[in-house]
Amino acid sequence: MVLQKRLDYGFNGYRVPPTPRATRSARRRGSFRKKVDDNQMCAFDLLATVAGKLLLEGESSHSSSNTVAGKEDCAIVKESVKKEQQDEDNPLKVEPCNQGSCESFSVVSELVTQASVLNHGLKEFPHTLNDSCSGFASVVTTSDFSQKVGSAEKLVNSKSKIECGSLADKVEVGVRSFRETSHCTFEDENKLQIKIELAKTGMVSVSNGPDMCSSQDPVVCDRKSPVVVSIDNSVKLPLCRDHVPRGSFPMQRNNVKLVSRDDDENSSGCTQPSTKIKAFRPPPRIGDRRIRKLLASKYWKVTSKLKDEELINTDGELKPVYRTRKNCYKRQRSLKDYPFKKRRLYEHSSISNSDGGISNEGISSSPGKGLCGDAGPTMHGATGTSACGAGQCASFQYRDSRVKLRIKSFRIPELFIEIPETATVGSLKRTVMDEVSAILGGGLRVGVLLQGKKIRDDNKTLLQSGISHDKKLDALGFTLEPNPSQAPPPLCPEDCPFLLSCDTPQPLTRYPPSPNVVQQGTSDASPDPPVTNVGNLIESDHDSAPSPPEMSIDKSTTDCRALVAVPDMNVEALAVVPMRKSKQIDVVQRRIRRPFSVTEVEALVQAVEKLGTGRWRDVKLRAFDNAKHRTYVDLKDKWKTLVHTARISPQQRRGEPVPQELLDRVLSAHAYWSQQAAKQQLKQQTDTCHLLREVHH
DNA sequence: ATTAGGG
DNA sequence: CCCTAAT
Repeated sequence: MVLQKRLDYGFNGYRVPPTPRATRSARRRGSFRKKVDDNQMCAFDLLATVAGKLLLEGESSHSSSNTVAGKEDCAIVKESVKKEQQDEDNPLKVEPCNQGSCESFSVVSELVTQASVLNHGLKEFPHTLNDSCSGFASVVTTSDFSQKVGSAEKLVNSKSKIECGSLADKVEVGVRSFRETSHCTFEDENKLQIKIELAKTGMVSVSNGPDMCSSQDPVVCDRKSPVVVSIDNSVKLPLCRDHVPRGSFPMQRNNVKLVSRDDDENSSGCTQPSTKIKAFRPPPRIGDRRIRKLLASKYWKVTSKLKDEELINTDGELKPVYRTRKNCYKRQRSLKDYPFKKRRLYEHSSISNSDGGISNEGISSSPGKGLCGDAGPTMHGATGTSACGAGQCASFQYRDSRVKLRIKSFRIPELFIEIPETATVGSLKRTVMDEVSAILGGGLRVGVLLQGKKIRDDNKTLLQSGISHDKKLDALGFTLEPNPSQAPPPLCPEDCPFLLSCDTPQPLTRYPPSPNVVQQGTSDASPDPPVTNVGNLIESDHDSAPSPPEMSIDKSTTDCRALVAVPDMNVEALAVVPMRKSKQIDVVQRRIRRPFSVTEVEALVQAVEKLGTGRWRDVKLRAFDNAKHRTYVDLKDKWKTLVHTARISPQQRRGEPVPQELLDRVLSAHAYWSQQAAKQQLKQQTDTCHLLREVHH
C-alpha cells in the first residue's frame, strides 16, 4: 500500500525549558543520581516544564526568566537513514556494524540552537563511535523556516567536519541524504517522530488515539486514522548502547547526553506521554508537599543549580553555573518530602510502549521498505526534501542574549498522528492537540504555523492552507499555546517546580583517578595503597548512573556515559526526549543497583577500620570521594550488610563473594568500633554523673 | 547535612 | 536501596 499523499510531521519531543529545582532530598541523592535524572525526563517532566513555561508565558513574556516562547514550534524532525550502498565514498552504512566502528550517528538540529551544545555534543561523538555503536545515521534538522534549516544543516556539517574528524563524513552523509535524497530510493527512510499523515481521501479524523500508541506500533495508530499505512519507520538510532533507542531517543541522546549512564537510565524510564497529567495539573500550591516532591524527584537531576536568571545571564553560553550545594539545597529542600511511593503511583499510571528493538531491526535491515517503499515518490517530496523545517528547532538566536536559552520547539516523542489530507486545519490542530494534551493534560491549545504565519481558520482544509504532501513543509510548525480558559492558575515562581531552572548536569564527569585519597598511614589494617586506589578509580568510573535495565554495561558504553554532556541541561533544552520506550515509565525509579565490588569493599573496610562506624561522611570522603554514586548512606548500608554477611555462613551469601579476609576484618572492625562506642557512652555517662554530683554539691 | 535504623 | 526520624 502506497501512500502517496502522506505527510509526516514530526514532533520530536518537547523541549523543555529549564528544569525545576530539585528538592533537597533530591539534591542529596543527586550526588549520585543526577545523571539519571537528566535522561529521565518523562512525560511528567514535560508536563511540568511545559506547563510552567506556558504559565509564565501567559504571565509575562518579557521576563527573562520566563522563557517560554509564546509559541512553541513543533518542529518537524526528519531522520534520514542512509542506505548502505548509497554512497560509496561514504563509509557510513546502515548495516549494523559489528565492529567497533560506529556506523550511525545522529545529529540533532537542536544543537544548532545551542552553540555550546554543539561543540560538546559533536565532540562527544567520536567516543561513541569508538565504542562500537551501531546505528543509523540520522540528521535531524528543525527550524522554523526552511532557510534556517539550511543554515542548520550547514552548521552541522561544518561543525562535524571541524570537530569530529571521522564523524564529519558521516554527518555530511546524513545531511546529504536528507537533502538530496529526493529519490527516495527506498534507501532513505525519513522518519518523523510525530507523523501526521494526510490522505486525500480521509476524513477528518482526530486521532486521539491511544496515548500509548507508540509511533512504533503502526497498527495501533492506524486504527484510528483513515490512512492506515503508517510505516512507522521509526528509525532507531542505536547510539552506543545495547538497547537501541527508539525514534526520537537517539537524537536526544546525542544532544543531551550521549553520555551519562544515568541518562541511559533515565531515558529508559521516560517517555511515555500519556496520562500523567493530573499530577501536574493543579499547579501545586506551595503547601503541597506531595506534588512538590513528586516534581522534584523527577527533576532532581535536572534540578537547577542555576537560577532562571543565571541561565539567562549566561548569554550565549549555556554553561550551567554551579551553585554551591547549600544554595541548591535550600531551594530544593521544600520540595523534598514527597513520598516516593506516591510518586511512583503516578508514574506508573502510564505505561510506555513496548521496546522497539524490533523496529530497529526492521529498519536497519530493510531501509527501503519503509516509507519510501510505500510512499515512494511522495515521500521524498514531502518529507525527504523539506520535512525538517518545521520549527522543530528552537530558533537559535544568533545575537546574544539569553534568549538563546529559550526553547522554542516542542518535541513530542512517540506521538503518531495520521490525518487525511482533506482534513481541515482545525482537525489537524485538534489531532495534534489530542495527542499533546494527553501529555500535557490540557490547558493548552495548539496552533498551526505555516511560513511563519498562523493559520487561524480552522475550517480550511490542509490543502487549502497550503499544507499538502507535495509542498514543502519546512515552514509548517505547531505551537502550543496557553489556553486561557483552561490555563492553570499561575504558579508562584518560587514554589513552582516547573519553573525551576535546570540543574546542571555535571560537566563531563570523568573522574580522574585520585589514588591517594584513601591512603592513610595509620590503621591497624595494613594499608593497601594499590587496592585503595583502585577502588577509587573504579568508583570514579562507575560514578555515573548505570543504565537500569541492562545491568551489564560495556566498557565502551561506560565510556560514553562517562562523558556527560554538560550542555544538554544548559540548553535548557531539556529536550525532553528520551523516548526510550522503556517499558516502565516510572520515571522515578530506584537507583540502579550497583553491587559493591570487592575493591570497593576493600576500600570501605579500610576506611572504616580507620574512621570507625559512625563517620560515614568521612568514610565517603576518604574512600569514595570519587564515586559519586556511593553516598555515605550507601556506605553505611553496605557496612551493615557486610557485617551481616560476615556473620552468616558462606553458603548463605550471595552475589560476588567477598574474600573471607575482608569479612574477618569487617567483623573485627565492627567489634572494635562497637566497643569504642560503648566505651564512649560509658564515659559520657560517668561524666554526666560526675557533673551532676558536682552540681548537686 | 548527617547519622542511625527499619523496611 | 529506600525512607524516616533524629540530630
